[in-house]
Order: sequence, then structure tokens, then C-alpha cells
Amino acid sequence: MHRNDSQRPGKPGVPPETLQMANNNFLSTLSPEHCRPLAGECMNKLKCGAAEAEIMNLPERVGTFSAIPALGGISLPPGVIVMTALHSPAASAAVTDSAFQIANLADCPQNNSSVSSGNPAKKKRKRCGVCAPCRRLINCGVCSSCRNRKTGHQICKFRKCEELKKKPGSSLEPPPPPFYHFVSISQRR
DNA sequence: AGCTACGTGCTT
DNA sequence: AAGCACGTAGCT
Repeated sequence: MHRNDSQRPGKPGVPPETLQMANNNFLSTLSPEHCRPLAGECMNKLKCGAAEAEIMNLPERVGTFSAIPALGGISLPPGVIVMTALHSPAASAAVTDSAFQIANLADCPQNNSSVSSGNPAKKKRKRCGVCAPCRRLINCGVCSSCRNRKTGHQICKFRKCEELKKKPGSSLEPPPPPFYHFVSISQRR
């Protein structure tokens, strides 16, 4: 049958083609469960252990700024908007409320120790983790890459990183340095 | 050891 | 040019 090897069993009655892509395909919420999609793969896998803990604890800690260790646990009045430059993994993780920041964090060069030196020439590139395809969590199951998974060894076409689609040499834009993130502590009073 | 998926050459 | 097939890097 057409059971794709990458489709999770999920609901028995639902054929793979009718997977609610909009629901689970993106990291819209932050929970360990959501971060454990098919094939045991989760974007860049949140390797920053401490930072991950910060993320998970965030909801309980919003309100005072103890949620941002980098700020030293400062308490701020409601309505204050904090602008953080995500240079510090800890700070970025603490203010994270979207997959963008998570991916950014996991993808930060400081944490990329795998390609640690030597010849960058022949190394495999890694997905950026922030583009729409990268944020997609579930294979479509119908594209050629999904169907030819056994022989093709390619990721679902809808999940193929935009950066990896480009030729290795053609990354015109250097990575944007600090990514400013606005946090509204209390939207309204 | 096994799996996923990037890189690349070949085919269409 | 696009798609397919294969080797293998990188990771668990």
C-alpha cells in the first residue's frame, strides 16, 4: 500500500494524504512532545540543554524577568517591551516564543561543534532550520522524494531547506547578525 | 549499526 | 533542467 515509511501511524482511519499538515507541520507550540516528530528528528534537535530547559520553563516565569537569566533576574513592570539581541544562547532561549528563535538558537555557530574546523570544503551543509520548509515537521508522503525514499534518499520536497536548494557557493546574503526580538511582557493593562 | 538526508553523477 | 539513483557524511 502507499504507507510511506516516514508517516507516523497516528490515527488509523486517516490516510496519509489527508494529514493535517497545518496542524502539526510547524512548530507552533513548544512542548517536548511536539518536538518529537516522525523519525525522531526535530529540526536541529535543540541541543542546547540548558537553553531548552529555559524554553520549557518560560510560561511559568513570564511576568517577572527572571525568565531571562542573562538579565540577572530583573523584574520589570507590566507593559515593558524588552529588546534583546540574540547573541547569547541563554538569553535568546529565554525570550523564545516561536520556532524561529528556537531554530536560530540551535543553529547558532557556537553550538555547531560538529563541523569544528579543518576543511569546510567537502562538508555537508545543514538545513537552516528557520525557513518554511525547515519548519515543516511532517513529510507530505506524496512527493517524489517521499515516494522514492528507499532509493532517492532525499528529504520530502516540501521540507527541503531553501538554503540547501541553492548552490553551495551562491549564498549571497551573509547570516544576519543579531536578531532583535521584541517581547511584550504584558500586552495591555 | 542503523537511519536520515546532502552531494553528485547519470538519465530522461 | 528536472528527476532519479547512489555513495556516504553526520548523527543517534
